[in-house]
Amino acid sequence: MSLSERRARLLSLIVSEFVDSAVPVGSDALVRKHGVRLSSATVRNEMAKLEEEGYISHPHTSAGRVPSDKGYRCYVEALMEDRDLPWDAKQTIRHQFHQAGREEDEWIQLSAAVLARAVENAAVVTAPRTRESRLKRIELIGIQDTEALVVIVLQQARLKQQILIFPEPIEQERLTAITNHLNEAFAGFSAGEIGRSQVQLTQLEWHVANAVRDIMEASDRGGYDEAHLDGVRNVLTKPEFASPDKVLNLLDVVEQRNLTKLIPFRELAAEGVTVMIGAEHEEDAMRDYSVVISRYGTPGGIGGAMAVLGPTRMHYPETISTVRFVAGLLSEMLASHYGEGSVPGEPGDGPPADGDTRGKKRK
Amino acid sequence: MSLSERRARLLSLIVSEFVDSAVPVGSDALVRKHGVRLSSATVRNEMAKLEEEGYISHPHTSAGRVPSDKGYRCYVEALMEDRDLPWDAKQTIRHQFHQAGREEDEWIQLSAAVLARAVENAAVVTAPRTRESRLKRIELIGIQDTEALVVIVLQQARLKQQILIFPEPIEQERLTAITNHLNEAFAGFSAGEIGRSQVQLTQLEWHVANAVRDIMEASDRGGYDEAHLDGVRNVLTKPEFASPDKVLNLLDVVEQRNLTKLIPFRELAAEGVTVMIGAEHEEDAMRDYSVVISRYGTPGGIGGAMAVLGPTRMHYPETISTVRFVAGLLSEMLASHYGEGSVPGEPGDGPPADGDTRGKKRK
DNA sequence: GTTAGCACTCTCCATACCCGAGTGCTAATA
DNA sequence: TATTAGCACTCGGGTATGGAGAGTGCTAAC
Repeated sequence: MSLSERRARLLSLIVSEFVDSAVPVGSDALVRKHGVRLSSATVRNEMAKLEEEGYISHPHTSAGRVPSDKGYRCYVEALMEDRDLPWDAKQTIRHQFHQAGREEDEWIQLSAAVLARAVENAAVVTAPRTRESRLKRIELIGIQDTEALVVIVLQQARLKQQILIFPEPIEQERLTAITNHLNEAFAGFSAGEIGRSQVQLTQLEWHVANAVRDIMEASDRGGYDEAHLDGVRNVLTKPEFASPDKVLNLLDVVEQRNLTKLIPFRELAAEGVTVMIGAEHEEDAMRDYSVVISRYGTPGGIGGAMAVLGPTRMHYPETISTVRFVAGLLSEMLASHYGEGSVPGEPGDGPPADGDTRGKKRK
Repeated sequence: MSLSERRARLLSLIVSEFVDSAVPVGSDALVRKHGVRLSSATVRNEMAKLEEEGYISHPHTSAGRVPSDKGYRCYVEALMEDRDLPWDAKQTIRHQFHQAGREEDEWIQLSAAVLARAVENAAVVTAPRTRESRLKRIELIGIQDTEALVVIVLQQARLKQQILIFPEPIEQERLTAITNHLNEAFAGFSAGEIGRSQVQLTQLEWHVANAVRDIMEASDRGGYDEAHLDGVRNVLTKPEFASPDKVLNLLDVVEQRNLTKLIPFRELAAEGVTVMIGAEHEEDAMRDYSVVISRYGTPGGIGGAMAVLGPTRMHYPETISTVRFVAGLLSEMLASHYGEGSVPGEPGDGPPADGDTRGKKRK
């Protein structure tokens, strides 16, 4: 990153002007609108250099300059000032969160909605999960002769269900007996511990225990599948989506199936906000989009991911602060609800617990 | 409906030609492409009459004719031949259904996907529900001092959960006691019956019972909220969506929140397929769309709704047959799974149980 | 190193234009 | 009376044309 002071300042101006106006920015738009104390000719020279180095590009001769992915990256990394969200913006968000009910699923949905509205882009929030789920309780409810519904309560009040088929007819009393025995034997266990356990069990009990273990393992492995999406409309109304084929492209990205694949939820830093810009994504389909993503949740415990999706032409500073803030809020809500993270103060009243993650960005 | 034989035939041709080509159809396109044994001049005269009566309309002078909502309605009601789906189409659909697992939710999702693909439009399938849910079992699982997760199992293996707050700290043993008592008192009850019940209960037990009743009532009232949507892409690629504002309109319609409001799931006939065309919808937003909708499920018992959403220019006969067929398949799967409807034969192997609903359409 | 000046390039927009499809009318025909 | 041939008319869509404007790159002067 060998940018002279002046060139850096120009790049910064180009980015913020282009983000605001969505129009390629020309040399004397810069000197006029922003107080650049240089002539347009000088600016042009500098722009030519910036283009040579790959920070900006030309849609065609005689159009202004547009930041390239590299330009945005440099801006995010070094140029922009990573200031905190203004108080009233925070207040607005907090206010919206006060409508939250007690259902965890509702929180996720609400977070996505609030985030999408605040940054005027699309937002995705995955359901929270623990790194390794632990069994709290099993229930078996008979449905038919040879079928029962097994309900698994995991720690943190997560619920799983599946229908189980038995090789022989079985009545509710026996189901209850099995349940009691298994609850006694496995309470607090993880999937692995159930598998390794040496407890004496009948064949039927093993049948159930194996199913439980499978379900818990699946829950540990997957987890990012459930995700709430909001604000696609925001993205579609942006000027870059004037042509219908772009719209189709976005829709493919957004289609539930792909979403969790395209957004790199997995390779997500333990804390801090990560930004991925345009072609930095592995997927071709994401070439025109940027993603601002953060983990939320209690440290090392239950948590999920939260992301903003929009065109590369995005208000990065505001978006990053907003994601950080909303992730902080949701984390506090989770922590105070599950009562394990021991976050001081009331949720949403103090500053979010993000002071230390400030400015951590990826790549 | 005072249409001469000939005029009806012409209208029918106009509709099917326009549905295929998406281009306004002119008088001699009809005589040339379809074996109309009349001169284009005569056809023009007839068209003028049809237009007077409101069955077709003119985008502008010197364009061909386009069916109006009334024209489509007449076509659906009287003109089209409501033939059954060809064997191989059925076979393709059955084949896709064989991938279905045991999860009810999966079925819904799969149905939407299969339906959307088959009719090349968007499809919505709501989760099934019973008319009046009945309690099968309650479980209480302590989470914190004063909080517990109440898990309610309803008949047909439907699960509801909510976090419940108690006015005082309470341990698992007391929770279990409450559970046992309530299960004994209320097993098999509907929400109303719980409310009217005269059983002697402690204050805490009432606390729980009320919560359970509320949840069950909410489940009975709502129910169509959960819906799977698939195939929006199909709709967007249709030529009527060339302009971006149309796309936005569709997206608003499709946004999860609105969907269940805009599609008249509630006023749905007990059986048979219902068609709503364009401005027949109450909502303005739906003015350009048609919906082909059907109930599925066991007669009078558990069931949901299944709908196809597309532009008014839609292949009505095929869509109607397909909806009917897929609804029939899903109904069979539900019936054989819950074993109450006693449908003979294996699911998907016999003809679907739709012979009697043929041709029932609305308005 | 910076700046003024200028020719050049390219997009965007409006105008004009024609072509063809399709209509509606009238008069001739069976 | 119903049908048809003929014809003038209308309108949308595609294609050339021609600035206007914005912005560049280069050169020469400061």
